[in-house]
Amino acid sequence: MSITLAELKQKLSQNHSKLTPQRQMILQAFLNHPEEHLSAEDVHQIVKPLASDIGVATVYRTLELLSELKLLNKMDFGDGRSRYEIQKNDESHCHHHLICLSCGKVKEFEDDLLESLETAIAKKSNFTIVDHQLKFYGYCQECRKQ
Amino acid sequence: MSITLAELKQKLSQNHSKLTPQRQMILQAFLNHPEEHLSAEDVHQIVKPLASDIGVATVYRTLELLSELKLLNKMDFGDGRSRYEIQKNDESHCHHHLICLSCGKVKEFEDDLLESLETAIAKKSNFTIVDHQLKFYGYCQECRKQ
DNA sequence: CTTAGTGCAAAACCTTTGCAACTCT
DNA sequence: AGAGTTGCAAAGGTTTTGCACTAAG
Repeated sequence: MSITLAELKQKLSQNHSKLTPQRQMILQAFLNHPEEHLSAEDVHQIVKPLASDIGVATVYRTLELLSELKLLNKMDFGDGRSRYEIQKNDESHCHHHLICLSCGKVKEFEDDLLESLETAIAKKSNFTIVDHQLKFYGYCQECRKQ
Repeated sequence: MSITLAELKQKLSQNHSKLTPQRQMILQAFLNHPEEHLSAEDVHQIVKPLASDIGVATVYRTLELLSELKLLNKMDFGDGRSRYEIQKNDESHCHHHLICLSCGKVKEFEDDLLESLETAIAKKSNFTIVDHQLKFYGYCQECRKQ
């Protein structure tokens, strides 16, 4: 279910943006690292061996762009840098994040129970909700053993 | 239900920390600005007129300390700086944040429906959950009118 | 050929840290 | 007195920006 090159190109041109090798490579980095939450620096490290002179600025600009195009999700786990994950298009139900306070690992959790809560809250608060983010902090199984 | 000076002093001394005028003033800033989510710079601006030579470093160190003592909650609304809110001690049920994507305003929302979701997720995922954070992004009533 | 994108280095931010002077307890 | 705190300035880390050059449509 990965996004195809044609789809990427189309999304970009809708935005008056061009398909460059750098952008392709950066998106590919996420496809090659599923379930990970890459920072700009992570992405830069992954991509540098393939294009040694790619600049950090390009990475930042591309991450911003792909987030605007909803191909990536920008998120924050409180470690002082933004992290990104690929936006799966079959996202009929959403996923949340379980963050281990000891080792920092981030685990994904699938769920659709939040939907009803969201509509209830939207109604009560007079807010038009378009997105949400739910994070749980705690201790993972491995860390608890120690 | 505000925290008293004696309570603050006690909490501090439990932590081998001292009660200084700076710390008092910073906590007071939050008591004077309920329902707001102040950044370090906000706090510095509030406090500077009262103690012109208070340094930013002290503000940062105090915010960190008060968060450790659970008197403040540190949070992130994606605007590139940490924000803090006072931790009410009658927090039997939790509150979430509705963030307007247009004007940036943050509205609080009381709720306890998440409790059951949390225990369900903890069980399924084998994670010991100690805290959570739920944010909704959307458009507030005022911005929708425009 | 026109418009957009890139790399580089500098700058802009927010936050942390080292240190000498100071102040609570 | 002694441990902890402060202010300052410098340093750290992440992200943004200006600009000349290059490449995509």
